[in-house]
Amino acid sequence: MSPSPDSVTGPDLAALAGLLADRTRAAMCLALLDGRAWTAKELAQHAGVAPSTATAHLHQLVAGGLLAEERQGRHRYVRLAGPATAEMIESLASHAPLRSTPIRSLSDSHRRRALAHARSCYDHLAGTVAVAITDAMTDRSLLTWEYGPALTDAGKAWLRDLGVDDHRPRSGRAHVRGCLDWTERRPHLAGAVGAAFLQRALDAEWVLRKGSTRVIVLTDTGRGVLRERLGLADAVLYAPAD
Amino acid sequence: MSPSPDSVTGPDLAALAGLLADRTRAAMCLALLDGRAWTAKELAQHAGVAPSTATAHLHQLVAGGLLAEERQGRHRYVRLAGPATAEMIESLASHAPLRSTPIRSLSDSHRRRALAHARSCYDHLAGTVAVAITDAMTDRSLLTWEYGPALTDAGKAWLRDLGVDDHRPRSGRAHVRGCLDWTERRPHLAGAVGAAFLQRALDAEWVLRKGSTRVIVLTDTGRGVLRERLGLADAVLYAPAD
DNA sequence: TGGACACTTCGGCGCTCACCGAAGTACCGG
DNA sequence: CCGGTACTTCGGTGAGCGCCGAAGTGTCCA
Repeated sequence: MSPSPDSVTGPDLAALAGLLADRTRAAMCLALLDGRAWTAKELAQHAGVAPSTATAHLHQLVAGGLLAEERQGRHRYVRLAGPATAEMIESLASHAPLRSTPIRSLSDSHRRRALAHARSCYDHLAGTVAVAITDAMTDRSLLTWEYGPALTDAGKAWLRDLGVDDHRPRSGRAHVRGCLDWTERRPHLAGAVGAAFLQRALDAEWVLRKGSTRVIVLTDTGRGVLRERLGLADAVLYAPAD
Repeated sequence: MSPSPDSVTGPDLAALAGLLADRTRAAMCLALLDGRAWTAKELAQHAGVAPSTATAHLHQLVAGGLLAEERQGRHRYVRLAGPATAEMIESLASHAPLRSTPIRSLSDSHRRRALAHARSCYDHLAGTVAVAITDAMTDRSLLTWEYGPALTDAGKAWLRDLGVDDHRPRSGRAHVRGCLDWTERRPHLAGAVGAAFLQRALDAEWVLRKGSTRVIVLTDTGRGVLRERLGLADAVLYAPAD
């Protein structure tokens, strides 16, 4: 079993927090929240540090259990260790203050607008669109927040009708979970059900990943589905200034 | 509304994590997880630092929004800023590795056993007893984990019958929430319902706070209630080696 | 087989920050 | 009003750590 309870005094909070307490490592973890695997070089460039510095940081994060690594040839791919890790980082990020930085270019501005509109958040959808979907589901009594977020019977049937398969083996992971969005600051659908929904949306091409970023764009098919099934307005279905 | 989304790049994860990344500050926050207000001197002694050092740390935690302070005469009382803060620290702590330290004395050993058995975790109950209560509620279909933790209709009636009042105004806070216990590493009842349950247990003297610590002891009345209502065995109702 | 590339290791630099003690301020009680 | 106590402010010190560049190892490709 676990080590004798007599020999431990409690969780080593400082050690875990220390891993995320550095600008560079935090930037890496937030980047990895898109759910994909990145190479060390990509993360180094993203964080703006030398490759040797990135190596040291990645070692720490892997040793701390936050990241899993996978080596292919001369590349070292690294990804978040699992959904639990993603949810922890996400939860912490939602409580963190917002950091403002100057906009460097026009494309920078476009990218930020696109991210705020729709993006992947590890394995589910986030952004304005995700919040709108969640609100509409709540309005239509597909989702209830009375005793924590949960699907209603109508909601389960609705998802089944959409072709969303949430029948995963019991993994202790909450099927429905509110995820506080760091742009909207309002909860949206996450957990196993949120992941299944995004998977279905990608499979059916309701949405597409934009290149290798975490930006998600709606297709016309997707807009049709959201308009019909949830009554979403064009104001949220189309990204502003796109 | 919020600042223009164009001017922010994301959450300042490193700043928040940095507050908890120090042994001393982490020890203070974990101590404050008992939900009570502590004076600066108490926290300094608990963490093993000089009063002047504690002052600096508390300033940082208050400035970061994690702690709320309240001044009474020459005392500075400090407490966690709110349930959301407590849940964030708790969630982080449940993912942190366990830190082992040598046992210094016999009373030390007793204290740790008592803590593992039953303790307050901000506003709800934690420890072996809390996990046993949660398991028993699940077995009796008072609580379901199918789509995240939620009370069943039977569970709502059962709580009402016990005199637990969970009718709080909608605060966005999940009424039922799993809280991963750092000794048991298994979820137990938290959230608004968990808080209401502890409150009822204290009011009815099913449990007592042991002095000014976070240790909770069961009374004979409390043992009777848990035996009758949930069928808990004596093995969990009595603290080991007490 | 040689050159380009991804990653790693190592040494050294410099900054940040946790810590303390000493001195100062506010408050309580006799 | 005066001693004791809680807390604060202020230098000074030392350790930890994030950073880089240079040199080294393994892999891919022409």
